[in-house]
Amino acid sequence: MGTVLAQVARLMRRAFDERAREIGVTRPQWQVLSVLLRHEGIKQGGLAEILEVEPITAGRMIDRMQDAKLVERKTDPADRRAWRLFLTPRGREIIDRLQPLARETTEKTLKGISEDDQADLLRTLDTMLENLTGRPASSASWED
Amino acid sequence: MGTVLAQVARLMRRAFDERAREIGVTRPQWQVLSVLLRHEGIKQGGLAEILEVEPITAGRMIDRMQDAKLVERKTDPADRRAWRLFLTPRGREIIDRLQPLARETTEKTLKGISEDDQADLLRTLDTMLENLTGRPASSASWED
DNA sequence: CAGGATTAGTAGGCTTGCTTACTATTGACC
DNA sequence: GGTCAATAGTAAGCAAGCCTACTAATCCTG
Repeated sequence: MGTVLAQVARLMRRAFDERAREIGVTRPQWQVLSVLLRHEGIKQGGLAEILEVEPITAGRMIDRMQDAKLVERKTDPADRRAWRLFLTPRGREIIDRLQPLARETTEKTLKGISEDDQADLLRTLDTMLENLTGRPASSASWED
Repeated sequence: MGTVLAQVARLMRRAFDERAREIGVTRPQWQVLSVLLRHEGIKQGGLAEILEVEPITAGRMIDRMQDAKLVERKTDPADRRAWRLFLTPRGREIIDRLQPLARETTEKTLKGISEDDQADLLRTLDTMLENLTGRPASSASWED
């Protein structure tokens, strides 16, 4: 069971990886761009929290994405320790091109599954989330 | 939707990671040990295929696990290019200690979900697998 | 206001995963 | 039997994730 779930997750990840690579970013970088589209000016810590990775992981990703001119760090006028993150024009252009690919890939994966079954799936997954976190699961989504 | 699924998968992965670390291995190493328990004498390529990783990834993992005295490489008498993989006594002891932790963690995750709902979940995931691979999904599991 | 605890981020070093490029061996076909 | 493609594995180099340990700044509390 855990195996099937992991497998589906891995294959979806791989499908998104392939689409992302067509555009010239990695999937994690894509996720960063998605978060920034909705939360421009966020600090690195906030980004890390949304992505559920460690701050150092987010920081290193931002290093590379800044080199690639996808995002920009600006100093926080209110806190000299912190960085505020912004999309560059290039980053904005790339996220625009990625969005239709996300929709496509999700549709392909869910083809032939009724809306009811999709809702059931989501409900069961939420229960599992609660079991794993010990907290209520919101299903709040920031991606697509 | 993809997000929730990825999140459940990630949290399960993390739960297994934690249990594995108590014992002193990583989760991917645990998976290697599980495969070897059922397929001792397998070649590296076969291991890589079961784990669905690239041969080089499996090879590097075996390097480290051999250093840690968890597995052993023996030459294949019929093919001088290939390695046959075996558990060491230490590897066997560790996989014995891991197995109950796997069962525990799976049970915790599925708590409060009826057998019917679990079956529905599995069926929907299989459909997604077929959509992603273009091939029928077997749900054949080697883990636990 | 001084001092200690908390917070934001980075440094180093590890594992796992990938792609691409390579060596060595095997096997198949003329 | 000789050549050439396929197969088994490794090397180099990158991204992303982690943990532990650190610096610098901020905040809280006396």
